[in-house]
Amino acid sequence: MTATAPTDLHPPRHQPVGVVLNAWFRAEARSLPWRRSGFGAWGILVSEFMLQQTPVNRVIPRLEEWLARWPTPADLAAVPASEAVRAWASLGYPRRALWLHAAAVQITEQHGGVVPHDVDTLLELTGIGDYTARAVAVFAYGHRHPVVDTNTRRVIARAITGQAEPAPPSRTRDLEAMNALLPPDDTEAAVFNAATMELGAVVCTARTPHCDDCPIRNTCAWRAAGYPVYDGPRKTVQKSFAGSDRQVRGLIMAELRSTHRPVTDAEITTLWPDATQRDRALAGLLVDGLAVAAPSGGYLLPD
DNA sequence: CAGGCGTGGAA
DNA sequence: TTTCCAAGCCT
Repeated sequence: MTATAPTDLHPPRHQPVGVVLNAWFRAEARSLPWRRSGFGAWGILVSEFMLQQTPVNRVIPRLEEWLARWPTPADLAAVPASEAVRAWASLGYPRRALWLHAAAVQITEQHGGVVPHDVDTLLELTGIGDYTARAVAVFAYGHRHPVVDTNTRRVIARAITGQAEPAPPSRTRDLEAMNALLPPDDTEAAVFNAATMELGAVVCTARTPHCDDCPIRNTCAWRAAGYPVYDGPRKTVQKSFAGSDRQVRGLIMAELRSTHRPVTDAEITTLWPDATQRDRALAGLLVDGLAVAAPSGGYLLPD
C-alpha cells in the first residue's frame, strides 16, 4: 500500500452543503408517490394539501385513491364538496378538503384546468399559503425558489445556526436563510429543497436525531458546538385532544361522513354529553362550511 | 400574531 | 399515562 496522499488527510471541508445533500438525497431518499417522474402538478398539489400537518404514511393511501377518482382538477370540481370531505376520511383538518375542492373549482374556472405555475397566482387559491405555493412551483414545475417547511427550519437551525431548535418562524428570515444555501442551477435547487426536507424528516428529526447517519455531520454547526440544548422561547403547548372542541367536531364530522341522510339533533346529542360544547362545535362547523342545515331538518355535508 | 383547527403513532 | 409531533393555513 502506498502512503495516503496529503489531500486525503485533508478532504474538502467546505464543499457546498447543496452538493453533499443532493448526492445523499439521490442515493438515499425514500421512494414516495409524488417523487415519481411525471406525477403531475395536480398530484403534487393534492399531496401538499394532504401533507399539511399529516404524516406521510397516513397520506399515501388517501392520495392514491383521490387521484384515481379525480385525475384532474376539473374532475374534482365537477363533484359536490361533500364528496371531497368523504374521501378525505380521517386525515384530519377537514377544512383542507373543502379548500382543495374550492381550489379545484378556481383552477377549472379561472386557469383553464391547469395548476398555475407562479407563486403569486398559486397564493390566490383557497388553502394555499406560502409553503404550498412554493412547493408546487418548485416540485411540480422546477422553478427556482426557496421552500421552507418545519423540517427545513429545523435543519437550518442546527446545521447552520447551531441551535437545537429553530426560533419561531419568520417568513422573511427563513426564506433568506434558505435562499443563501440554494444551488444556482434550477434543477439542483429543486432537489436541494426536497433534500433538506427529507433530511429533517428522516435524519435530523425533532426528538431523537440520527446524527451518526447524517451526511452533513462534519459541517454541522450544532454538532460542532457540542449539541447545546435549546434555550429560546418555547412553542405554545397544544391543549390535550381528549375533551377538546376538536374532538367533538371530529365526532360530528365522522357522523356526517358516515351517511348521505341528514344527521338529526338527536343523533348529535348521543355523540357528546355536554350540550354547551356540542352546540359550540356544531356552530363552528356551520361557520366553517363543513356542515349545512338540511331543509328537512338535521345537518348534511356541504354540496 | 396567537390561537384554533383532527387524528393517530411513538417516546 | 401524558406529551410531543406530523411537508400549514386562516383569522
